[in-house]
This record gives sequence, structure tokens and C-alpha cells, in this order.
Amino acid sequence: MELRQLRYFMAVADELHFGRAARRLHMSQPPLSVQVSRLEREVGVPLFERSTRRVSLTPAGLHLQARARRILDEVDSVRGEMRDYVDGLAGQLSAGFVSSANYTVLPEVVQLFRARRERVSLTLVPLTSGEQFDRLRDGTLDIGIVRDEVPTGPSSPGLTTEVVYEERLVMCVPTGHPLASRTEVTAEEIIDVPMITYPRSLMPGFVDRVDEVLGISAGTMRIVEEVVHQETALGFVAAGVGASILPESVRQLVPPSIAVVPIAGSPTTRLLAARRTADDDNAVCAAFIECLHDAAASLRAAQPA
Amino acid sequence: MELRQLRYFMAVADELHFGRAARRLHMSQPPLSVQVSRLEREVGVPLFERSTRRVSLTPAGLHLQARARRILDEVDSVRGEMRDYVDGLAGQLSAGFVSSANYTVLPEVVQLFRARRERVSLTLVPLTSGEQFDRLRDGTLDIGIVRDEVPTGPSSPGLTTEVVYEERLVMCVPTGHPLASRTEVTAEEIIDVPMITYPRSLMPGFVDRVDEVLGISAGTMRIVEEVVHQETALGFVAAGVGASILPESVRQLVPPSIAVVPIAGSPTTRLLAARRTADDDNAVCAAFIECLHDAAASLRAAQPA
DNA sequence: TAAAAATACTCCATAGGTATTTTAT
DNA sequence: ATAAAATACCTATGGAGTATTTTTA
Repeated sequence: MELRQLRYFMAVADELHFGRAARRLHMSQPPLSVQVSRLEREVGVPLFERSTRRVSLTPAGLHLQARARRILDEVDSVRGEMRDYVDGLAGQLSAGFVSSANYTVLPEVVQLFRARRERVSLTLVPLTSGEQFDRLRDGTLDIGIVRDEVPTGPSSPGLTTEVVYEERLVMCVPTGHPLASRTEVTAEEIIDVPMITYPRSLMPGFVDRVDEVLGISAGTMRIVEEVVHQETALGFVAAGVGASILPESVRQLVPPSIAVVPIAGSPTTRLLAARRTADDDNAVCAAFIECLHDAAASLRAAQPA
Repeated sequence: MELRQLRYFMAVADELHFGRAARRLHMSQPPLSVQVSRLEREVGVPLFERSTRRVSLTPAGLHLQARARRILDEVDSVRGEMRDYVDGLAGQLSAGFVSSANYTVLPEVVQLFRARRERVSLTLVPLTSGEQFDRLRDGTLDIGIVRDEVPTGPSSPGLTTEVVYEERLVMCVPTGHPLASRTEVTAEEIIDVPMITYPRSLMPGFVDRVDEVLGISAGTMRIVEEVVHQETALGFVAAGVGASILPESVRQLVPPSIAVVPIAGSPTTRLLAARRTADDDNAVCAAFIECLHDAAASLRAAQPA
């Protein structure tokens, strides 16, 4: 028994006329007759009573009509459901994110995405930018929210990036620090300050960015500590170990013992959406990126600084 | 999308291994791979993630697995249901019966059959034997309960008959009649009695039988009336118009004004099951005939006269 | 007699088989 | 190096078309 036969059978059952049914199926009458009688032979019972003047359903045919309708309808809806996977209305998305995204776009993105694509199961993985690049390449991750990677740059072959959100860089110092009361500091003033920074391997983009802001090569900074998370960096700052350059959104995290000082020229750091260039037709990814942009827009609207 | 493809897909989804799945399907691996990827191309979304070492379902594949299982199960049960029509467990039966059967096997037959074949819709049509033969031949009737037709005789070409129940013939006369008080009458005594009888065209078997009992040719009897139903015949007898020869089961119908007199030699009349010789593989018919025999047996057991 | 289904046949699309290649571990 | 899926190619089944026959109302 094949679906084709059920479809043919249904057409004849509806029309009660092999010729008309064949026309409806865009085929000629003889193969239709053949297929129907083949189906009858298979199930072992006549489905139609035919004469040259009248075709009618047998009890078995009547029964099959009801059942076949259900089956064919089900097949149709499966087709639609499969389409939903193509269109990104259903499926799965593994999204990586740098932990600092938690304080900007991430909460809203998740909320938006879950509302818009409730049949997509979203997995969120906190990872550094570097880890995300690796996992995007090996396919373990569908999309990454990374910081300051150069778009389409040589450091990320096979990956596409797109700017999502931009914010200013600020310097965090202990409140007792000489620069703590300043309304602004310059790069020159920062160079001599003992600095808490990040391993380049894990956060290439952001580290490059900071170097760029300071206008120096990485080696010349006075690095007293390398940490992986903003929270850790702030802990060291609060403990008086040194200063740290961070995205302005950390204001939400700083205790009273830490002063946040803007940097001259308001240099910025950016969140980027990164994905494999190979599957840029992934509709779920596209929808997620749209949510990212919308969340960023609503963030900017809320803080029109 | 065809059922074959769904079946193949399910095998691979179960085994998560194209080679094993192919073996289970009794086919070689390459065409299986081809069919699955054809299905994937049709639905537009990958169903499996394959490497040479591991095959796993994508979210879409997982979804399809659940849906396809339902669909294939449904197709299987339809197959079973169609089998029921072959086996006569479901379907339709049009059964004709001579009205006199009402007083013997019919009530029990209907009860038995409805109990044993509850998914067969039984249509009962009261018809004379002659009418039943006609309708059996043109297919309007599946089985007939007729009286005294010659089994496989030339009067019923294309029909098969089978004796179901036998009962004695009796003579019914008005209580005032000279023969009314007799314990038995002979054929010779009856010949001169004005007789209420039946049109040969409608009841060939029974009329032949009566003639045979009386040992005369039809023309020589003193026929005063031809009627179609036993009830009518009894009405005329009660009215004193004449006598009538009937199956003994009419005792249930006779009013006090009518006497029932056995005939010498206890000649009998028989109920026969008639059906088209052509469809003697009709399982529903067979089941009905079995009910007829069982009902007749239980009747004989109840009246061991 | 005419309308419609069944049959006969022909052709080609495609399912399935075998041999081989590719790929990932 | 090896196991397993994909690919290439071939064969043959059978689905669909055209022409024709059969059937019955």
C-alpha cells in the first residue's frame, strides 16, 4: 500500500467516476484504473462497484475512504511541520554568549526569541569569544554573541560576524585610587597604572580593542593579573590589586568600593553576532539575530546616553 | 512523500545505522541512502546528521519519527480493518426472507448474527421466494431464505440452495368444517375441498410441494382464492371461504375459529438458504448460513416433536 | 448506441543492485 | 587503517501514456 494509491483511491471515491478523477489527478484514466484495482487486489476486497454507468463505494471502500482521508491529512500536516523546520519556526538553536552580554542585550533577546519562536528549543551556553569561534567552526554552536571580533577578518575564517550593540569602555579603579575622582582619564594616564586584563587566546577581539584604545602594543602594559570574567576583574579591582578597562554596562555590577571613570574620546566596545558562513540560510539563526537587533534597539531607546 | 520512504526512514531512525537498517529492510545500503536523502530533499530539511561513525536524528528527524510512526501504525490498522471485510467480520448483508420464516428460524437467526457479527450491517427484506431468486440474480440481495425450491435445480440457475429447516405441512379449516375434528386427513379427502392457495409465479417451490403432497396436477385442485401471505390465507379460512395447506408453524397464528389438521404421511415443507453460486466465497454469507443452521438446531431442540 | 471502465501494449522514470569512492575517526 | 555512508552506474520493475476492447444501461 502506497500513498499514491490512497490518493488515487480518494480521488475516485470523491468523484465516483474514473475519468473525472483521472482528470483531477492530471493523468489518464487507464493507469488510474490499474492502480485502484491493484490496491483492491492488495487489500483483498473490492473498494468500488463499477458498471459503465455508475461507480459506487462498497462498505469496505466507504471505510477506507474515512481512514485514508485521515492518513492523507496527517501526511499533509507532517509536510507543513517539516516546512516549519525549513522556515525556522521549529527546531533547535545553540547560542553561545560572552558573559558580559548578560548585562546588555541577552535577557531581552531570550525573552523576545522565546516569544517569537516558541517551537524552537534554545540552548544558551556561556563561553568566551574564542571558545565560541571554535565551537561555531566544529558545528557545536549555531550562533555566538562575541565581543569585538573583526568582522569577516582573517582571525575567523568561515565565520560571518555582524555588529549588534555598541557601548563605551570605562576604567574601573578602587575608590582610593588617585584617578578615582576624575571625570575622565586619557590613555596616557592609564599606561602606568597596574592593569587587570584578559588572556588574548580566549578574548582576542576585546584584548585587541583595549590595546587599540590605549594606543600601545600589548607587551608594554603593566599587567598584574589575567582573568576570564568581568566579575573576577572587579573583585581584584575592589581588592586594590589594580585597575581594569571594561564595558560601561559593568556599572550594574560595581560595588561602592569601585569608581567608574570614563576614558577620553569615549572609545567603544561592540557585541557581535557570529555564525558559520556555510549555513547562512539557517532561518532560526536569522530570527535570533533579528531578536538581537531588536533587543539592542530597545536598549538604546531606554538609555539614550 | 511515499510510505516506502517513511518506512525506510523509520528503519534508519530506529537503527541509527544505514547498513543495519538496510539489512532489516532486506535491501542493500546504497538505495536506502538514496531514498532517505531523496526524502530529505523533498521535505527540505536534513533528517539525519551522518558521519562515517555516527548517525543521529536532527530535531526535524526526531519530529518526523514520531509522526511517521503514527502514520505507519494507522496504515497497518487500516490493513487489518480491510482484512475484516475479507474475513466477513465487517461489511454488509442484504438478506431476503419469506414471511413465514418469521415464525420459525428468523428471530433467532437475527439475534445470533447481530451478536456474532456486530460490525456487519444486516438488512432484512421480506420477499416471496420468487422475488428473492430474481434479486439474488441481479445482486440486490446477498442471501435469501426461501421455501421448497429444488436445490441447484434448473429453476434457479446460478443459485445455490441449502436446506435449513424442515417442518410438517398441515391443513387449516374453519372449526365448523366436516374435517375440523379429524386427527388426520388424507390427500384424497382434501382434493374436493375448496382451497386457498398461492400464485405459482411468486412461490414456485411451495406450490410445487403442495401439488406433490396432494398427488395431483395444479389445475385439478378446487382453488377458490390465491393470496400472497399466510396471514391472508388464514383470514379467508376463518371467514369460511375454504381450507388452506400451510407449514405447521402457523399454529402460532391461528385463531380459535380455525382448526389445524395434520396430513396423513406427515409431508414436510422446507426452508432453504439461497445464494449466488458466483460469490460462494462471501464470508459474511457463510457466517449468516451458519447462524441459520444453529437457529434451526436450537428450534429442533426446543420442539422435539 | 454511447459512455465509461477495463485491457493491451509501449516507454520511460526510478527503485534496487553491484562496484567503487569518499570521509571521518 | 577501517568502518560506514555516498556516489556511479546498470538493470529491471512498474507507473503512466495511447490505442483499443468490453460492457451495460
